[in-house]
Amino acid sequence: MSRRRVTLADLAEAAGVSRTTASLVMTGRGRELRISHDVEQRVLRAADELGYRPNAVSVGLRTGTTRTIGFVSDTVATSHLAGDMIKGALEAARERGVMLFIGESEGDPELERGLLHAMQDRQVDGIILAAMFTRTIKVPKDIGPAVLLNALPRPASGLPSIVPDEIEAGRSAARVLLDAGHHDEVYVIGAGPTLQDVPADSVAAVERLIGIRETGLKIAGARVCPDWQPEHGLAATRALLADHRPRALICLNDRVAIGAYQALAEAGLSVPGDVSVVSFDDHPIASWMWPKLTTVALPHYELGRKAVEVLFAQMAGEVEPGQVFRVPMPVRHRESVVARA
Amino acid sequence: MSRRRVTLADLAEAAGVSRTTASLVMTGRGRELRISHDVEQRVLRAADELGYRPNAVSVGLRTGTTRTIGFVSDTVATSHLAGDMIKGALEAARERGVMLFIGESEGDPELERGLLHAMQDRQVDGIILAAMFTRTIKVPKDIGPAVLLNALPRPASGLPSIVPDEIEAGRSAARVLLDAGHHDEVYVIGAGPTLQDVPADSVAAVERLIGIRETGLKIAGARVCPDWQPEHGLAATRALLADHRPRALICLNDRVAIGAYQALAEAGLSVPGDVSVVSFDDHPIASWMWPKLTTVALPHYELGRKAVEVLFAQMAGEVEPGQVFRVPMPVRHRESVVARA
DNA sequence: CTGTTAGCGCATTCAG
DNA sequence: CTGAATGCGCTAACAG
Repeated sequence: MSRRRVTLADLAEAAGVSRTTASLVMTGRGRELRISHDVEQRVLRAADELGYRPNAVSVGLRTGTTRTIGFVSDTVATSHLAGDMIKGALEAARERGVMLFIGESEGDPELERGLLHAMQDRQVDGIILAAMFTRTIKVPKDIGPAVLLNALPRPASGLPSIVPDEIEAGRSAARVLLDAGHHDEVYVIGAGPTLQDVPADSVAAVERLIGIRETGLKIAGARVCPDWQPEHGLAATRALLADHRPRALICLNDRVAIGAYQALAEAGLSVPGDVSVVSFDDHPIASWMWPKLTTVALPHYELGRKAVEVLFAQMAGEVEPGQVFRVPMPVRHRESVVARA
Repeated sequence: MSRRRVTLADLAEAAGVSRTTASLVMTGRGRELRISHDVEQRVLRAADELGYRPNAVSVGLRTGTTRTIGFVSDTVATSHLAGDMIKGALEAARERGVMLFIGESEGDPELERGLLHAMQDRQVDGIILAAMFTRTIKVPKDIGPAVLLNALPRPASGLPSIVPDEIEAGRSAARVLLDAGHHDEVYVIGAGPTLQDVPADSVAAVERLIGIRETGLKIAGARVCPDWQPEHGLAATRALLADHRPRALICLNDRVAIGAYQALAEAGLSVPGDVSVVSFDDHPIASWMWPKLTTVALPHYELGRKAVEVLFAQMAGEVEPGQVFRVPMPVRHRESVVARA
């Protein structure tokens, strides 16, 4: 018994007014055009009884605006926590009565073009172009209103960017150790000691290192990992332990830290009793490890939120061309760092 | 210099034909209506040069079909791997030239209604109603073409369901142990031994238990967890080890297994040397643990894929009312099970 | 204060 | 084989 959708014409007829009047009332412009209170109530009541809801497709065609935005990312599969970016965007969108199209390009420019087109053809009001790992991207031409999420444009494109504040995160991590009284025998696992010793294309690595070094914390040494995976963290830490005796480790992300924990355990070293560990990302496992890992969180949820906020601000002309927004990375103090006398 | 979108009228003019002709050619119906090859080529060329792409909003209004489907789930935040369901749906949708709206209801029925409306107002062709943990859900009325993903309707609604085959997964887990020669001292962590001893609302728990018991594997004992979190797995396994000496553990999911690993390590027991461990879910961490965890995978990606396949099959009238599709859960053989003499 | 008219971009009868 | 006319559902000038 599912009924045909009720249209504005149905509403108008039921309320005994013209379509224009019905439209005016429904769009809330009845007041200013001084439509009689009486008529207004009649229309509102009829709308309620009939369960009238405007056909958004028609409105979109007519007004050119669809209250819909597109979210296209390269990959979400590898980094499961990145889903929180979508969640943040989703909520911010919902608060504005906007829906989200999502698409994944798998890093394939051809596919990306296709997705962008499919969205533009559906008249999205704007686009969020997201990367799952912070990096630079080439912005497609004619993309229309858009923001870059977790990415910087190269070459410059005038689009605003939202990125985690990795440099400040580096400082935060170092400060956690400094505040705990760690001044010596602090080693970095995952990259360093120079800014050249980093995994390929990792802006996170270089910015985190920069931040760490800015605090003046003395780095006793570092081990690069070709990739930030647990086994590499394990190998790097094992290698380090072969001829050094760290009192603290800064792991460049949580997966590396998993490996470090394992290597430490193998060497009979306890965390944080013998060695304090700080890390980055706040991957869900960070709070599943024993002891729970103190880490500087990637603010995925906030990033996603900010992206839609900036997108709308931009459409309202409130943002500078090329402006970049850095979202703070909060420290999650847990159990892997202990104060040294 | 971003140009106005080129419309069908522009195309027609450029090709020197009527809008009708242009439309016919572009929709591929030129052939059957015997439009001259010459004219056809002219239109096609013009379309290519102008970069003509039909305005999907207009097509949607005109035809009533938008090549868009809605994906609304309760929560994706807690279970990060569930993002793979979206990924599967996304790819299957893309293969069909369909876009996906996504929305999260946070389990709030009011919010869910709102999302559903927002999607229906945008004339989606169908809806995927997803749950992040397999469970039963009440299907909203007037939902239109829809499928249930990772959920069963209660009461019955006639909608098709896609769920993981948890019972067979239970059998698989038990068989892994049986095949490895485990016949005694096998304990279950997370639920059991009866079907009443399960975390609230967990269909996975009861179905996994059913499957395990069907194989005839002798269960020496079991420990329930109020919730499948690492700390509960840890506590349950500690309690078990206080007065039992297991040779194998079936953990009801990977997070529980993390806790079990820890408890085993504390007790000086090695995996798999002293104790074999099988689990469920194939959470990303399963392959980060040492030794790598053998587990029966939740086929999130496949579930998402299947959902859009079934949705389309259903719209084509190819599925029985209320039909339920069980997606196999594959065993990931890794390093936590060893053969017993 | 309200109704008439037009048109967003497209697909589709119906005549030539 | 092709063009003129219609309408999807809605908003917005413009009159009354």
